[in-house]
Amino acid sequence: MADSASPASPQQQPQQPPQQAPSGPLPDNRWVITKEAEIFSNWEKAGIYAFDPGKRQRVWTIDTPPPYASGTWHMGGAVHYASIDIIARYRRMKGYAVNYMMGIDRNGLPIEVQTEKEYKIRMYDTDRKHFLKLCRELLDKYESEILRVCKRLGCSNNSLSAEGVYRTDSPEYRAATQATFIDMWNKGYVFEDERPNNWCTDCGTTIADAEIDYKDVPSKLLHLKFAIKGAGGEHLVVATTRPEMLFACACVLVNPEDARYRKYHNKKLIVPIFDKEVPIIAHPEAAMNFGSGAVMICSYGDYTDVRLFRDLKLAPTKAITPDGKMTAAAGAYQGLRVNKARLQIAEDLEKAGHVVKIEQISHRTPVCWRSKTPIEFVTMPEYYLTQKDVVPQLREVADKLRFHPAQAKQILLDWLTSVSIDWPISRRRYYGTELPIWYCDKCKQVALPEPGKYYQPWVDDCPLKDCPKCGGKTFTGEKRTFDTWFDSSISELVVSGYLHNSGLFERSFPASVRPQGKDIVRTWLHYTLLRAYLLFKRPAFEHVWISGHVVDEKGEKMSKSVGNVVKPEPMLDRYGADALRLFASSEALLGSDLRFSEERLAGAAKFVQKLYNVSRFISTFPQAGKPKKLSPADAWILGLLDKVVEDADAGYAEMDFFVPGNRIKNFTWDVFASHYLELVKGRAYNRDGRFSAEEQESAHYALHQCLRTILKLLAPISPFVTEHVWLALYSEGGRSLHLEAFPEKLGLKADDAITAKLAEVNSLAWKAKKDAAKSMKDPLSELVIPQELELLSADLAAMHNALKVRTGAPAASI
RNA sequence: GGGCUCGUGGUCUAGUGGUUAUGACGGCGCACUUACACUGCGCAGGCCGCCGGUUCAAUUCCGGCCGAGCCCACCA
Repeated sequence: MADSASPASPQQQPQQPPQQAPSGPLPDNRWVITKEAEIFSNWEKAGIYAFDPGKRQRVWTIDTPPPYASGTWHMGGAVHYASIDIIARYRRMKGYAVNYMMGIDRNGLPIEVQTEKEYKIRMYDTDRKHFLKLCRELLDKYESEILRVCKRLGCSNNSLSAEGVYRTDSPEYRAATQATFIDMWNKGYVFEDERPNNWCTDCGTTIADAEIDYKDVPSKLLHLKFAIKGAGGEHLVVATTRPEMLFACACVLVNPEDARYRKYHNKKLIVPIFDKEVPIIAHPEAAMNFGSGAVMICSYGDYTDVRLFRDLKLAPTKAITPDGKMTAAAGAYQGLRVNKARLQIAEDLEKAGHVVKIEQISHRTPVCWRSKTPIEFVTMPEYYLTQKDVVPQLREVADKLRFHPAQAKQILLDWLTSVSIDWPISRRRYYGTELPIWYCDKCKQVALPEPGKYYQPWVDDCPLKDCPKCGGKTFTGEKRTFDTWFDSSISELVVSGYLHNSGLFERSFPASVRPQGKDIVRTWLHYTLLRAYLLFKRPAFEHVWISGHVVDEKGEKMSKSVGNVVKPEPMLDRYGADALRLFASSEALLGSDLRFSEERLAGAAKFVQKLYNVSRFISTFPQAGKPKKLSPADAWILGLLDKVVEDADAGYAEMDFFVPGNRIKNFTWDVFASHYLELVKGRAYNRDGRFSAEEQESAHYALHQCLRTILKLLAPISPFVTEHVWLALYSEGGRSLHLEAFPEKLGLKADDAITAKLAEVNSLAWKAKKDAAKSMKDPLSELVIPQELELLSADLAAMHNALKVRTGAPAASI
């Protein structure tokens, strides 16, 4: 019984506690982090987070980003997933059936690159089946490390066991990817074309615009003399950073307004070294103030070249092979790698006297975001998904989404503005979902299987017996795979039950929320919206939650080369998941970068400990039902608590945890613990019997009511310590705190004036004793309190051991 | 060049059209006050980036400038 251990005197036996509850006081005098793992494994055993949509319950579907399993997490990953978990826990307490799958992204370039590095092999020199096996082993290793951190963080996914996690490379997932492809093919959104594309010579594949990064590269801008045909010795100067492209030059542009060159319009130039004739064309693309004002257009040196070849209907010359070497058209330079050829030809041009001047410039160069190799523009047949034509519709979709924070929408709109080509979705790689396509050997027609199964055309026989077009009996399977984003951009469909649970799918699509980092708006978010639009003409989700990055203490990006990377596990071991999650919530507004600071994390851990101590103190008092009349101090603190409930609820609903994190922390520490607990101690103990039994019970009720509410409010952010205290003090039959409803307000007034005055009076009293070198226990001869605190005078007298209390201008006398 | 965010004590940060502008960390000085030294109290420290405007009143609203960070575009 609580009472036997309670210092309360026997005549103040409380009424029956409101529920059958286990009783305090808490036995341990401090909170130890190792309890977290124990609590998590109890949750796992009891399966309390299992997703069970029931019949009527509203479903809240979280489209958790599947992290890529090609490495271990730094602090950013841990904070990101802990924050998403807060969304899940809050919604569960709000009465939703929360569908919160964990996913692992396992397809595509990153793991292939990692596998090549790990085993020191080249993918193209390795047997495909063997290579896939090596990839899979590595993926399994990274995946298990990521899932271990998730558990350590307290993530309440449906299940983190092997069965509860979806993987983008599983046969089921890949079947879904292929089914959407077949569907979109049938709807006419997929086509094959031979277009100049971003080509990574290192990865040996086409890549999408979204997979391009830019890097500033110092380069030489060569000013070259081109002889003008039939103009005696006259020449025109053309500036270029890519002289190795000279032989693929199709024309030279000058600005129509450029007076210097007006007389040369429609004349011909002789390309140096290659003696090829090209026209001079007046075109506004040529900037008068850059270089010489004359620019050569080659197939293909950059994006402008690609566009102009198309616009001006020029005949391209293939300049570069898929492995990054010069083609036969380069004559003497054939077979040289691009960089080598550039140096060589620059030297030759100088020797031959074609170079007028060399400028050193910094050139922003597009590079492959995985291998960082400068990309080339190579023409290859690839499959494309329509995207350019639906940009206006995607803007409308963006308008229907609710962004958190609202300004994150602009990132998406900016990207939509720059979408200029359709999405090339085929990749010449191994570890990815295969394009489910066979070609009839006889008529070469594309044959697609029925959607629903996972197909591997490079090993499987074509499921069709006859070619639908010509009746041919034999087929050849496609060898290419999809862009990784083609898999991950249907995650919201897969978690909503697409293809395997149509009842659930009806209820949960569009998904409730897409949480993700701001860096993958142009890829994951954009592509997901595109896919959902093409397939269903609907937005993929209701809310989009965009988080910032975790940066180091100085605000700089964490990177291996700088050496400022912080790993989550040592921090979790030192400070615990509760502290890390509180830190993540209360340090930065949603959407802003979070500065990681171990010192501040330690501060969060102190709060967790403080909360435990507060709980331990309160646990020494018996639980009491609501008294007929609340004492004024109790009405005051419960009124403030109401406001905290309201603010925290609003913050959680907006998915901005900065608000609840700080409000709960500040209330608990700075008001509840510092002032209320001190104020109410005398009445709660009532050693000298100066308070009535009802007044004492009111204190007991308020203490426990505050603690119960604080525990519930903080449960989504710090699920472990709150659960521990809850189970020890308040749980009915061992029922988890995380199955409780989010707290409701009691309907009391929040009187901030009392708070401010109380802090002032307390400070005065403490300072008076301190100045007089008295102990805090020593009496005050008189305490003068403002009118606002008159109702608290008995509590204040007990708190400060004041012999006399009167109202007036606040003062404290020894 | 376009967009977004932001300039507040040494550092980081909250907030507000109106008396002495939050809090944390750090510094200094006290205190074992019956939950807590992973504590409590106190002190020092700020022309709230700069210049204008609106207003009786601006750190807050508006405009400009300077500076920082991120995203997008980009020139051969």
